[in-house]
Amino acid sequence: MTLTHAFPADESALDQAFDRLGTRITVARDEEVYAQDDEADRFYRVMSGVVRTSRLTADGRRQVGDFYYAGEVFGLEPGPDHRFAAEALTECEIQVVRRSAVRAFAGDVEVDRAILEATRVEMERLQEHVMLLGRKGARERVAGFLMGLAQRQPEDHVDLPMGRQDMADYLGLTIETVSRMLTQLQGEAIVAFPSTRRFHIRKWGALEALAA
Amino acid sequence: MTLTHAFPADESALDQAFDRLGTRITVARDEEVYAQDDEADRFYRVMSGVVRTSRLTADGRRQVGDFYYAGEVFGLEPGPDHRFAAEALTECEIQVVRRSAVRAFAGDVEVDRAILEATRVEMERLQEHVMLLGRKGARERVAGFLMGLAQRQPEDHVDLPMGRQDMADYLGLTIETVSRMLTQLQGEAIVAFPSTRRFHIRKWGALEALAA
DNA sequence: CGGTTAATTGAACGCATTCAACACGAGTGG
DNA sequence: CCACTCGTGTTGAATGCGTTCAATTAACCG
Repeated sequence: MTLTHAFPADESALDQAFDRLGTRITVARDEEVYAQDDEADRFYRVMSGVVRTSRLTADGRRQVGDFYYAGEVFGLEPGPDHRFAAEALTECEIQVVRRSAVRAFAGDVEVDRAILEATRVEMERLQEHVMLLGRKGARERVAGFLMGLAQRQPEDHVDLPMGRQDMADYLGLTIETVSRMLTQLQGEAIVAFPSTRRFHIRKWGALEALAA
Repeated sequence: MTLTHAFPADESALDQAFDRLGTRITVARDEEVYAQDDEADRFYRVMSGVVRTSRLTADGRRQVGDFYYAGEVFGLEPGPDHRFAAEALTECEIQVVRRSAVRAFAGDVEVDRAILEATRVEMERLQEHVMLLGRKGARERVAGFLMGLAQRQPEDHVDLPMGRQDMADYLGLTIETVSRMLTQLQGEAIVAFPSTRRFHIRKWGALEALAA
């Protein structure tokens, strides 16, 4: 899996800051990058692997915030501390910079612009997530999820780095329902699963219509 | 209703830009401030009244994004155009500034910071909204909604500027379910509704526990 | 190969929706 | 003042979608 498209040719000030000031860490599968309620004083960029953010409610229910692929920035959060934890879904290489270090670098203007831009990307995802959770049925949620992954990995066969539980917790459903919807979509020949962690879209139109 | 608390003593660069460059408009009840898919080239600040943002899916389902009260900024959206429309819930006075005008004013640094800050506030709301929609039942959603309103209007009696349909579309429920939950909460003496558009919290602890 | 975890499938249940009827409130006109 | 209407909100009964609980199958790894 290459995902070279995730690194745009023109690097933003934030990307440059990562390149120059970032310390590279590797995080093992299922290890935590930062915990819920940790201080949010760093930015992170995925170099390889996939990161998942999630939040646990007091009574143990889990909501996953999003999944971050190579080239994507995470850890941008509104408050002084993280409302969502971040964990490595697969073994990950991650670049980290302290926020204060980023500020000192390259003059504030460009950096602030870049941070704002990254924050906007994050916001767009959140808006999409709200639409998904608010007014869509299980079929549509699952279809939308698969579409989203396929757009990020425009290869013929898309792999699912996350398990069913993670999908379910992202979609606000249960593993059973997710599983049922997947077999249903497969039964209608809209998608095909050669293995549980790998799929292929056979009817883009149909999937798109569902994901709407 | 005063809501003076919504205007902090120390004005941000954005607030100052509004004060100096903003043109004031008044929008009648149910009139549109901007439409879905309009170009997003302005910032807005509510002076009086309440604004609602909402998005319509292709097949007519509606999701309400949020409600904005006096002192709050809206219209900050990630992309070049609005994914959510904005409408006046009540008659509103709104200050408007072009984004380009804001940039030209006061040097980029402070303005960018202020915009970033406002964007973060918006992001926080979106995160909260995702949590609400993803892993909460109808009771909890309604309770959480009432809590949110009560926190913004720390008076004894809180009024609901929006109708049941708006609440439902914000919460991802139907009007009937919202209504049932309200009567249920009232039956348990957690809240009291002297009229349909006005309520009072009788058991903060119980409501808080539900909203968690 | 077992042994273990993850994923699928089945059946019963429950919560929210749907569809329908009724109540309430505000505004209008007799 | 009452009668009438229209919009909005509430309540009831039946349906359905997703969940829950339980059992089976598939994938992974020693």
